[in-house]
Amino acid sequence: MATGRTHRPATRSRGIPEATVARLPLYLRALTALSERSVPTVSSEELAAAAGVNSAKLRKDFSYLGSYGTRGVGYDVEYLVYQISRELGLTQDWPVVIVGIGNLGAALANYGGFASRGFRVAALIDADPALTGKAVAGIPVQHTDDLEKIIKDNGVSIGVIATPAGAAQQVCDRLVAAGVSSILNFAPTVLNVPDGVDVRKVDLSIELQILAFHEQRKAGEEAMAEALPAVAVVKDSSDQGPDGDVPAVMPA
Amino acid sequence: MATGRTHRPATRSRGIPEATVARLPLYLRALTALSERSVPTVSSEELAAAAGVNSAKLRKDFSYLGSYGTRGVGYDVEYLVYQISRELGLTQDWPVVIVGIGNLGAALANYGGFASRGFRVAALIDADPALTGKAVAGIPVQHTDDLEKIIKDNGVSIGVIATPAGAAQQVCDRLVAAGVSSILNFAPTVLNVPDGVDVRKVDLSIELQILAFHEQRKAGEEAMAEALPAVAVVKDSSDQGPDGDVPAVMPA
DNA sequence: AAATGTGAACTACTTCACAGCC
DNA sequence: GGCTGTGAAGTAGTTCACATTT
Repeated sequence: MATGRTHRPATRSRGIPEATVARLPLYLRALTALSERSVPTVSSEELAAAAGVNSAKLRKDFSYLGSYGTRGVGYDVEYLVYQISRELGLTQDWPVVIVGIGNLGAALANYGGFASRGFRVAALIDADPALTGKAVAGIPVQHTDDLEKIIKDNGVSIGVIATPAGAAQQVCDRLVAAGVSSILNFAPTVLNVPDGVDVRKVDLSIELQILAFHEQRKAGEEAMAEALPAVAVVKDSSDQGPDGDVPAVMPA
Repeated sequence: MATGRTHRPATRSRGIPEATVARLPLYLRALTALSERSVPTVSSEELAAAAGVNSAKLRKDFSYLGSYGTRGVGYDVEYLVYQISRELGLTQDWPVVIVGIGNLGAALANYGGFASRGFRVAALIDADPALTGKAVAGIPVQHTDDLEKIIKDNGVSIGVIATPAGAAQQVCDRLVAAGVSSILNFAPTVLNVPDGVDVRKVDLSIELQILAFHEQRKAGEEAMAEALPAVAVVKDSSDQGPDGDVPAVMPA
């Protein structure tokens, strides 16, 4: 049920901000949960809390999609689920291949959130002949030799790379040559791709390093707080740097 | 939630922008590769190319750390590796626990980039008694019952959650209560944590959805280009496309 | 009365372009 | 001449605050 007009074209046209796009899946997840509990409507305040963002941001985000709410009431959950799904392109099914079926590849193949949301694991590919033919998550692993054929036969445009770093660029090149134009890269390496190909990367060790940075900072502040009263903490052996406040203290 | 106000801005420590912090691991990786090839110095241009960023950005990033380069020459690789490592807090060793030893948890436990860079998997924890005692990546899996003791005995401040979504918040609460203040969350759910605790999330399905959005946009543009005439081939309702004709309709 | 949608103000990040040093 | 380091300009993203609508 969706007919009628209401709002003028609103020449917003050119592009939803990238930051907004990155949050839409978050909203969608929260909305799906509400939908499962048969909640009919939700306010920006409530939904924002569920998604872990601030409500002004959420309203602004939605405003890029259109005017889908009702003042004084809120948003219709089902309707919004549909609109966001459509915006994200999840009303169609995306066949995906996973290349590199080690622990990580297997984890991805088994990942349920996959199939549930517009994605279908069309094939698993690995370079190890010993794996060829074996089933992972009920899907037979195929050999890298057949990569191009697999991509083409299945009309795959999204590829997931879960190979070791050393193989990633080569796999990437082959995927792109075969027609893949979006890549999710789990290998800890920078991928070079031609224009028109999107790459997103997920790197565990980078995430941990960012956490370590903040963790270190916290440890430093604690130490500062304790030692603040009289003397400033000496700067250890650190050298230049604009006015360092480097914590020269070990956690104990 | 949101109790003890007045913590630190959390976004700036020594005035290093969060976006810069997020790139430091990238630079570090590129520098490490250069170091292994015994390259003594590198220019901002070269290093930027290796890290996949633009060189002005890289120089600006480094300027937040201090003046570590030499005009007319470039940066000393070893020195920069050390400075960035120190800045990120990687000159110390961070014990990490992984909770939830399914496919993903196992993949993380086996992930080499871990140990190599300042992190040590101190323990693996899972709620399944059948797993208890079994070794994964050479590390025995321990039972969730002992979570608090494990955290405390090992002085763990960084935790990785790789459980199903349903268990994540509970695990998170216990980790935090036991003293963990940085969490890397792989479960597809929003975690609520008190002030002072950092959470970073990695969500496969969100990444895929973002890719799908761009993929759809690409497909739309292609279609527009080849079939400009009136009839569109898209699914039922007309949608996207630059210069929208957004079919705004009201909820039932 | 309640809650959206949005200009305007603000903040964060990026890129330019060039002075300054080697 | 080459390359860094950085103010200044430009761009993207966030938050405020309130007019508007139901």
